[in-house]
Amino acid sequence: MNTEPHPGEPEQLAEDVRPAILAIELRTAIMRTSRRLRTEASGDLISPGQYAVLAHLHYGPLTPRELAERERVQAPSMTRIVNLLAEQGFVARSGHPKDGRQVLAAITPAGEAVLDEARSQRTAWLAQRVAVLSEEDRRTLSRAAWLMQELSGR
Amino acid sequence: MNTEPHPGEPEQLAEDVRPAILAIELRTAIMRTSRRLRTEASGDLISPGQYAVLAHLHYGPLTPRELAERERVQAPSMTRIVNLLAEQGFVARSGHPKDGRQVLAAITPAGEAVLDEARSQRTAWLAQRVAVLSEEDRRTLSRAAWLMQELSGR
DNA sequence: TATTGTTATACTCTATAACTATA
DNA sequence: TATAGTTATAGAGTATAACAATA
Repeated sequence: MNTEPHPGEPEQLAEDVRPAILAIELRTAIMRTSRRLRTEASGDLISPGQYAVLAHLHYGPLTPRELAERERVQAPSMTRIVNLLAEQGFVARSGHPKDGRQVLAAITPAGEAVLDEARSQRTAWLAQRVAVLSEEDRRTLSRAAWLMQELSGR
Repeated sequence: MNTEPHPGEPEQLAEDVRPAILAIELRTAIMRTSRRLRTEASGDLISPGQYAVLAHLHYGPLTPRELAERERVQAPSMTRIVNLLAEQGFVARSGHPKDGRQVLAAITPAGEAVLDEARSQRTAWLAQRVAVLSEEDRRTLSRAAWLMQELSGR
């Protein structure tokens, strides 16, 4: 066992950019922040999975398969998410015009409304904390957000 | 519904540091990356929850309550996690010397070993991706990791 | 009485396997 | 046969409520 005491507040050290070290720091920070975002800043309108699907459908109808691929879940999981959204009236299903096997899910006006509201709830917690940072720090986070999108494969 | 097409590859635009916009971008990037880290880079030795507990205990024994607070889960959830770790021989429970109600959980040598191995598994995926970035980008991520730790409240 | 920890139970989310309908 | 979608079922993880032991 380590003899160091439990670490308290993190200190701002000179950045260590060795990939192995950076990966540990970055992974820890991302997992910790994601949990705060999920548990404290998700609102109670719709689940994170439902939110992500509505956010995709905002740009136009998609099939369950396409949604499953974008969200990296299996098809039955997406069926369930779309079912929940359909029961609440936030998406409407329709048959694919060319391929009778396929289904198209589209966001409804009620879905757009709940997406707007959920986005506000989800953003408020983080926006408040980000607002007190310096503009330089905000630029760092903005650039980092882009880098993380790239890292996570797209 | 939006008339824009579904967005494809993200483009590197001038950073928008308005808190509300930055919060949306950052939240999206963090949630997406955290899911990749969880589903593809967690290894199969121990669950994320078990890993986090071992990482805490690396610095010394803690009570279940302290662990629950640090991990922001309820006490019964932590009982379950500690049970799983104890069954595998990765932590050992002992009575608190001063307070008979309390329990102290300590990491075992086997726990240290699995922690090491799990850390390697978890870090490898991210380290590989981070290694191909420029040093400037790695510095950005390092600084961002520190900022995210601060944002997420500690 | 209040606090620590556990047990009992239920809920959410996701997965795999099996099934139906269409291509 | 292969593909899209669904249904059935199971597993992991967490939560609340109730209980036991100690302060």
